[in-house]
Amino acid sequence: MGSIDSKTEEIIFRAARKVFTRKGFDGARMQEIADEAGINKALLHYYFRNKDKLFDRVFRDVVKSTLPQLIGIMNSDMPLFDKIRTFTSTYIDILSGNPEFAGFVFHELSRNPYRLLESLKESGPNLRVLENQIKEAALSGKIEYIPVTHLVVNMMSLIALPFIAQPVIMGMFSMNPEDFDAFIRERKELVPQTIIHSIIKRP
Amino acid sequence: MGSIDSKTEEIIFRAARKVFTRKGFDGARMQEIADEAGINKALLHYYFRNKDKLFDRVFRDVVKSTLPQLIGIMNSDMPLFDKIRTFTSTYIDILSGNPEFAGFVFHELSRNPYRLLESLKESGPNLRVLENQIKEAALSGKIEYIPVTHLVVNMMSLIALPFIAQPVIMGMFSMNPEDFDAFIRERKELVPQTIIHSIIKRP
DNA sequence: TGTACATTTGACCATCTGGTTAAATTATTT
DNA sequence: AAATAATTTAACCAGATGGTCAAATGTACA
Repeated sequence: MGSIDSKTEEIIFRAARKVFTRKGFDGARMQEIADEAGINKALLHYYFRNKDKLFDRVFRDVVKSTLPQLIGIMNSDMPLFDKIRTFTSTYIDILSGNPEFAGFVFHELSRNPYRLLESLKESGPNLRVLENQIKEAALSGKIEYIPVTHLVVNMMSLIALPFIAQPVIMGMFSMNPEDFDAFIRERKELVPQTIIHSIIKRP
Repeated sequence: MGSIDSKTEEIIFRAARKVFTRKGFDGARMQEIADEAGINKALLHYYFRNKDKLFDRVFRDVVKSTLPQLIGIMNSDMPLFDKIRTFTSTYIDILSGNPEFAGFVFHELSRNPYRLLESLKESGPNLRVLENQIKEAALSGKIEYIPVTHLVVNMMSLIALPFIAQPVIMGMFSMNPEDFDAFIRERKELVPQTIIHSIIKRP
């Protein structure tokens, strides 16, 4: 139950994820998903009752394929700076492989915030670990204190926005796709550096 | 030509901007815009020929009401750190007044990147000024060198993403709308601080 | 006042879109 | 091989949606 067993079902699901993440719920057409999967439109409704149900499955799948990894890193007992580096690197890798994910998730959550509760709480984020690390590092004089909220949002921002703003960035800086890839690769070094420099205590 | 003269036309246009920025092109309904404007649906087509044309006007209007301000600051002869502070403050103020703008622009540009050329090049961004300031400050040992691209993207990211991710942030940190407003207000101080700390040369 | 012109509306149309159904095809079981 | 169940399809439907049009209303002006 809930899982994907048949071959056809998986083909359809992959097609749906592709179309939904690219075009969003409103922009996606059931016919387009059927075409992408190379099957009849009625077969969509045979396997997934309707557009909403299919979309829900896709949305959950996207969240479940990314959030747990990131939360795992956040809740680990890694030292603070390592955590920042690993989080960045992992998140950028995920989004490099699926550049539409960030825009998709944020856009759909604005369109329909109720989904947040289910999908986020399933993966249960827990910020105490990180919060304690910050407090400890601040007390011991290693870093300037910063609220967890802002630290997490800063990391999310520096990592995710470039993917959401890809066309803007490419236009603004006259980049071609290869330039953009290189730009993102540079950020795997630059983002943790930026974050750490912004909080590290200067002598 | 291109401007809005009649009273009705402006009412319709405002309604369109409201609906389009909230729901996006695909999610917006001409009927909903008509209702929002309190007029007949046929009147939409009397003033603005069709959905595409109306959307185009709205999109241009949104870009034109924000980009030039920000580009003006970027191209001014303000000292680098003041520029960072002013840019952040102005951009956050704009988005506080129109929280949907960021998500709207980025989402629609991914959906239809060709529009970027027209709308961006109309406002003609010019990064030489900022680029020279960075080089100068780096040479004089005030800051660590950073490519303009990354500096600009870092600022855009730290400022814009929180608005795009509002529901995620509110959910993740159990914020209500007032909490979120306060959080954003905090960022007017924190973002320039983050940026400056990340590049300033330590002794 | 009457006439030309702009504005506004209700009714209507063609097409798109999500969804259904009954029949056909294929696989499974006995 | 016959019967039963699962999978797939073509054809179809109802409602939504962008868009049109002729008539009605309002406005300016001779």
